[in-house]
Amino acid sequence: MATGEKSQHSVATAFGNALRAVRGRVGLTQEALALEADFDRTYISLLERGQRQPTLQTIFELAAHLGVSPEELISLTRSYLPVNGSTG
Amino acid sequence: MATGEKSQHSVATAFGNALRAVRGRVGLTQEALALEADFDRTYISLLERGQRQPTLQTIFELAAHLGVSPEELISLTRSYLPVNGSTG
DNA sequence: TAGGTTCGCAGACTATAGTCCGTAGATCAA
DNA sequence: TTGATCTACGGACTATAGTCTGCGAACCTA
Repeated sequence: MATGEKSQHSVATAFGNALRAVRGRVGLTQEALALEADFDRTYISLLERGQRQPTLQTIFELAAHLGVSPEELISLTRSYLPVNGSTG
Repeated sequence: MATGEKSQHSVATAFGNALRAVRGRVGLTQEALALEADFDRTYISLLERGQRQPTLQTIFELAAHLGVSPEELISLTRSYLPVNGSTG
């Protein structure tokens, strides 16, 4: 997308919150999730802190290994968005 | 994720199908969608042909400008997946 | 103290998302 | 034909997703 548009990365932040919440619920450590879903340990950390934007494939992988549907992950992400229903 | 795991990029392909379907339903050209959602014209083409993997932010942007929820876009994407309910 | 576990974080890297510019094929209307 | 519209597609680029290594803080237990 064009340069300098988004406030920051509120979508990434919201996703991070959602990911952390689900991971906690399931009872996995960042490292355990990373191992299972075949990601780097630090990448899960980056995601949860909203410092990385997952791709579609990544979303599907994470959701699968957390035992939730991608839609659920997205829906939870939206619930964490400052302005609900939009991009943020 | 680790190297050489996924069959190809069936998730991207499925998303491309979903995107094209919704865009057609809404009656937008690739270029019109690109302009509205602030993406490059050719990028929409790449997405629809499954040659690019959208990020979370991109998914939210596209959904918003197509008048559907991100969950709907994901759900439709899953319906296009070869093996439904998994990563593919 | 000491050792295990979980996580934050930084720097440097490779892979890929997303842009920009141009060309060409297909379709439709005049 | 010509011209307009829509899309596929190429190369080359910049921005960022995702990896790897390693250190340190916080917390627990002994």
